Amino acid sequence: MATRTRNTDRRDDALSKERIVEAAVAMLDEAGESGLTFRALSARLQTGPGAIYWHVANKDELLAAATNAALTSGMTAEAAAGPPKDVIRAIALIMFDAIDEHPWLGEQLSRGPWQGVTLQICERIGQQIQAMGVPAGLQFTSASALMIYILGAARQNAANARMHPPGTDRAEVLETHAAAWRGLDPEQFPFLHDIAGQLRDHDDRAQFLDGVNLILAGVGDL
Amino acid sequence: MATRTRNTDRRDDALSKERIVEAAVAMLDEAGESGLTFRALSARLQTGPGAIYWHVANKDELLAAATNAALTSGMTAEAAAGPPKDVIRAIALIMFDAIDEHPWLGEQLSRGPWQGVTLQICERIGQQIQAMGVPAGLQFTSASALMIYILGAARQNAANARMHPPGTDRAEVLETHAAAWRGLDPEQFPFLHDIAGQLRDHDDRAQFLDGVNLILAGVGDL
DNA sequence: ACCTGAACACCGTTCAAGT
DNA sequence: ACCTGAACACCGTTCAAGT
Repeated sequence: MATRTRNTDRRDDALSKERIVEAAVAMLDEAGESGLTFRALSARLQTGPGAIYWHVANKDELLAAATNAALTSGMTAEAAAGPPKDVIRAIALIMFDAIDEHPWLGEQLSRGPWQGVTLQICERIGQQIQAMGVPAGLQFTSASALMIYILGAARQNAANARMHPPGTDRAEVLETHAAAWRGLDPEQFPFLHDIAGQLRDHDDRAQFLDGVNLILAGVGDL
Repeated sequence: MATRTRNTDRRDDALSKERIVEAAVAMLDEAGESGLTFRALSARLQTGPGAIYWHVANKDELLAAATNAALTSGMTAEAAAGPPKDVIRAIALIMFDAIDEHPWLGEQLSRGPWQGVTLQICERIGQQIQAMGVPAGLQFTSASALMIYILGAARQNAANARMHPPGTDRAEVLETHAAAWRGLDPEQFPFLHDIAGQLRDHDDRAQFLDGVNLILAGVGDL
């Protein structure tokens, strides 16, 4: 119970960019991207929509701030130590889990250029690529391939999750999916028809990691 | 100059899903995703907004139809013959070029599950994966890793392109970008600071292909 | 400096009414 | 069967006016 001595203390109901972003993240988590509205947000903060514009330029800035806030909280936790490939796998999983927890992050992270946290992650991956001894001319290609895969896969996973209500039975969803692929014309879709059976015991997170390892194997060849 | 004999002939100004989708693609190309509006579209087709809803359920269906139309026109052109890896590279480049030409495709393709043309592409890539002799248990991982990378990279490229007006000098953009990275604190961003120099002679399409080859190398190891 | 909330210029979508 | 266009329920954003 700290006594309120510093003059930086604020009344609990005072508006600030921090509080706005915090509320925005909560609303995005609860109601998805379409649930975040300046009207709904200002109602939650008990003000008018115009008040928010004093602290935030527009919705794009708000979404960018929410993205950075949601990702940063997960990123700082992990200390980046160990063999380069292990560190990359760890970073990848942190991002996968963050996007799994905040599905709206998927859309946001793969929009526009890398900056803020995304740039930091790119940097971290790049450092590991260098530590792996990849030739200078191929470092950027390797790092950006990993980056693109990680963001793309996590985003894909979030999109899939959004298709089904949170409580849906996992096995049932997979079975439905498998049945759809098995039902495809074997003449026209031999591949998808074939591998439909593999979907039964399918772990999204494990397959995500398999993909990362696949790229890491390719990077190791360089 | 075919004579109008068949009763399937329509007056040129008759509305149809085909004409609507065609106009939608044109508007997306000209004005981007925010340029496609039911009001603007109906004005272009010289009707009211309600007329469109007779042929199309909603905007999502319209965007999906536009996506399929824009991608299909490019896909059918190429005959898929040759060594598996070559075919995969060819498919990848077709998609890259299609998204480069229709930047709005990037957003659309990585939204929701694979279906329509996207499913066909997945099938085609999967067939080549099988032809490469990849073990059954790793075929899906390989195909989806390629798929995710191709979609993600092309999307990233489209996002970058959208940042700059079409006429902008390429070298100038790269130089600005390189300067930004070079300006990063070397203590905090050693990797990005280091590779800034490589950006000067940077070819997005070539690097995209490098990434595909990287994954193909990893798949070859399996 | 910071907040209020009505108002503006839009959206997607619906639906009675027409042909 | 197909089209019309006004109307509904929203958006993001602005801005005069308040404290």
